[in-house]
Amino acid sequence: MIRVLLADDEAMIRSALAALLRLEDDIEIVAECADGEEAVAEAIRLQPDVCLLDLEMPGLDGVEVAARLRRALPTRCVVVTRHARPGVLRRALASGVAGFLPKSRDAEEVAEVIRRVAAGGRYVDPEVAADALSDERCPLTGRELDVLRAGRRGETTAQIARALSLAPGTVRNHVSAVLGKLGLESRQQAVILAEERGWI
Amino acid sequence: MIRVLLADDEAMIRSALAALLRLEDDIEIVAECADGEEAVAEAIRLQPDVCLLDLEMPGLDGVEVAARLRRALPTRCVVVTRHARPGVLRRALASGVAGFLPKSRDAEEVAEVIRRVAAGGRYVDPEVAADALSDERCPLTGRELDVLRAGRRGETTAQIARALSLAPGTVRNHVSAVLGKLGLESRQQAVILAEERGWI
DNA sequence: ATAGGCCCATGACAGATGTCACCCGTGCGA
DNA sequence: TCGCACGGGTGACATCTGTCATGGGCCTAT
Repeated sequence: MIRVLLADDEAMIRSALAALLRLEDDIEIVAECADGEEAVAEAIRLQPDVCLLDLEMPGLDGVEVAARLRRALPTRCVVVTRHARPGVLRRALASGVAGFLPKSRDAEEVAEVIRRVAAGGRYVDPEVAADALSDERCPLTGRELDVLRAGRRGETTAQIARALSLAPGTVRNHVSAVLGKLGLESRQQAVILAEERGWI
Repeated sequence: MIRVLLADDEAMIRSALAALLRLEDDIEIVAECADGEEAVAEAIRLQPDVCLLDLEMPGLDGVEVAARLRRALPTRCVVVTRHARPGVLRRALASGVAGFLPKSRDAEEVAEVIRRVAAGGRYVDPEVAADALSDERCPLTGRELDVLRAGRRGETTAQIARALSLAPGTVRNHVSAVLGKLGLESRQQAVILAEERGWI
């Protein structure tokens, strides 16, 4: 029996997946969690064989949960995501995730991936993997990414500067570098692009 | 037997819901569609009793599909959405949608809502309905919303002005009015808020 | 009719944003 | 050791963005 923990902030997909997986003879759902913190706590308490984690969750996201669990448990993690970008996959693999599956795949495949991962294997969606190989690495530096992250919600440069303890001019300079590298015209466009590519 | 058409661009949730609904004795899934255009075409061809439509789909969204079907068929529509904002509910009800359910509800409730709607009833998620009653209408004018829509992806004011055939100054003026009404500091913040509230 | 209320449009002004040239410290190869 | 490429930081400058005062068109109530 493979003991599985399920975490997704959207109740509809969480409960639907749970119901489907319960139909499988060799899989047992031991917990259903609505956010990352809960998933970490329950995983430590219940020691499941596999954790199926949504990437987009409030607070701790799926990759962060996997990173924390790796340091504490032998549990193997599968991350499921709506936007399967190469950058996200890289981040996931670096955090020790054993399986990576976009939500554009059928629910039927989930059970199969869980079995493979429980058996010690790895599974990465072939389509995403191909993308990740063809597309090059993020061209932005750490500080540049910090600036974009701090400006995610349309914050003003002054607010970003305060948040990072920088002079406003420095923030503007980083932004300028980003726009030059990406060929864009405004900080907001850069934020949107970076989010789409999974860089932030 | 209730004949149901299912439309959601995310294969995982679409197939999971389909599998769950197939377990119900009185429900038959007659079509699974991945976008709005396909949903309209299949609904006209198959004449299902109920259409279960995701709101967020590329091309035609769930409410637009419902609006088109209302003019062509006696089918009753249920709209399911990730972000259940009062503005969206209003838009949905105005388009003749018979059921409205956020994805934060359990998948088990979907079958129940389908039955109720097929029987001629209406169903609106109580929590969203309460929000819609308590919260006031969008304070922005049509042109102001146009400007926000045209600036959704971080476009520059010059680009927005060209897109709407306006002088740049006019665009800035609309933006200024929006920021005043909403108490914000940048156009991008306004775009984010308007998206969250379902105004655009 | 007309006065008042809107939504929309516009241009002049001030402040925020992005560009540029420059400096500092670090790590790497010649 | 030196040169130098690179990430990071900074302030002056030009451009873009948001503010404000203003005017026109269209409704509605008086």
